[in-house]
Amino acid sequence: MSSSLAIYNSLSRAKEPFEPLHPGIATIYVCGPTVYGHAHLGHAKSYVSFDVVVRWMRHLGLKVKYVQNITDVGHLTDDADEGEDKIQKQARLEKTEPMEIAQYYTRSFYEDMDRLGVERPNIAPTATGHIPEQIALVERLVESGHAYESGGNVYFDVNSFAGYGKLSGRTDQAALQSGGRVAERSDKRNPSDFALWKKAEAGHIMKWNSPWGEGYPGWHLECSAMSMKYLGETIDIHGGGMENKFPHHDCEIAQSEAATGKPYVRCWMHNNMVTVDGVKMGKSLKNFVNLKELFDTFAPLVIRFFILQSHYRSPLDFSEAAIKASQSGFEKLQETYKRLLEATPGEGVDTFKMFIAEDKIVEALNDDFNTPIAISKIFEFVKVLNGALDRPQGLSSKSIDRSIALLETYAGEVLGILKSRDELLSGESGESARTLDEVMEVLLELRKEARANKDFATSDKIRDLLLQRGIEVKDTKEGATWSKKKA
RNA sequence: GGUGAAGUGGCCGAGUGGCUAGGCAGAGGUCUGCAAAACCUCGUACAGCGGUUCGAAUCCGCUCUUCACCUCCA
Repeated sequence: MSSSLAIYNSLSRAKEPFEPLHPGIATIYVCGPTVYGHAHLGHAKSYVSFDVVVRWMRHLGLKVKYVQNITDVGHLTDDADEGEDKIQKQARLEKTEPMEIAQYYTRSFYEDMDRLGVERPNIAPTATGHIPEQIALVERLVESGHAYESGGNVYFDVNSFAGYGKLSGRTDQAALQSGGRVAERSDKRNPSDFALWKKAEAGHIMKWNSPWGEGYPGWHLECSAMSMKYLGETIDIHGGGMENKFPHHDCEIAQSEAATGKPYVRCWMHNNMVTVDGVKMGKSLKNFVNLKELFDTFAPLVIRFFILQSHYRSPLDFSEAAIKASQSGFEKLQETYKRLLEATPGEGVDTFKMFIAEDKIVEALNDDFNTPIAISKIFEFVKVLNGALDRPQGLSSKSIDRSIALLETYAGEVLGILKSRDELLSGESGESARTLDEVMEVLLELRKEARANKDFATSDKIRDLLLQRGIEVKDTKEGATWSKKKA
């Protein structure tokens, strides 16, 4: 039968069979957003990718515990130790409180993710809600000699942890300093040491009491503390963007493993970037595509489909032309699904290769979540289905059912790129939709009569006028159908 | 300077020793009053130069180019 799930582990730089630490249960932590602005396409790529990871594992029968944090402590805008708290800065710009900024953009984030069909994590902890846990972790590191206080700041002593930099390959600290842009700090023992706790400067709003005075946690700390709290000291998978390998994830490893003496993460997964004209899309570069704006032009599911047509470890280049191409493909898939749902069972024997299609999809997803291959196999299947549906003998009722089930399982439940039956069949619900249905019925009846009388001028006029209003009429063997076209 | 990743047909985007990726766009055809959709057919693709091999887009070496990270970032 099909091979089992293998995942590319960034730490070992190889694909490895996935075996959860506790049989049947997978623990996953994914770095969440810092909530000081609306989500952009880059966030979408990351969370859609991990959504498929979670959905696939659940499909395989694993119980998945999925934690994704919300970073609502503003870390700094600038150098490692300079600059302003990002959330505080945004609050100043919007003339409000940091808390309001964090909550406003948290809601905005989930709104966008919901529209993309991204399932909510089981636990979505906030950094500000876990200050005691973070302080406790710092204390543990100070007690064990891996961290030291210096003027109200607490730093992790990089020299006390042998494997520092093993994830990113940046193990030579001397080399790192020579060409790096990290400014030297006088109160650090080593330039590579990173802050676990930072003293609050005057005017800093988000701050808490700690054994080292008023301050706030370092930006690598929350993930370690919350991951350990909810998933245990060793977790199966930690995911995030590639740009976070260093320093963020390397620091997480160092502070976690130094504290517990256990492996922190068994498999690291890193998704690649969205680029615009070949350059990374990022908040700081100001070239990002806001999801809410993008949704005005393209349906969220089209964006999801566009994202999943490339592999999570490959960069994805954004362009309107590319998304439009995806949109056409996406609509084709929905059309075939709709045809199946509306098909009248025929005599056609189900000779088409459904099981082969299924095996290949399973194989692709088991191979490090290869969604583009899975989608390509779905399209091969779509072609077979359309061909069969075109033939007079059609498909047997058993074939129709099995085909629908296959699409709903893989395109729907796992990849999340299938419109719902309701949306597809009725377009919209409610009274106005019913009225529209009735009006359309009348129009199509009139047009049918005109065509029967060979009055093509009238029939074409009806079709053209409807098309101008975004309603497309198609003549099929079974009669005319209509559908609303997206912009 | 250091650490990684990558260069595939008009565009997007998989693959990674021999066997069709797929989508979009384009050409021709079938069907249709015409459209649309669908289906069929059509592409001298793998940055360049060497090497290994019976055989390389796929492995090795060199060259060129691009990107990411080394500062917050999904």
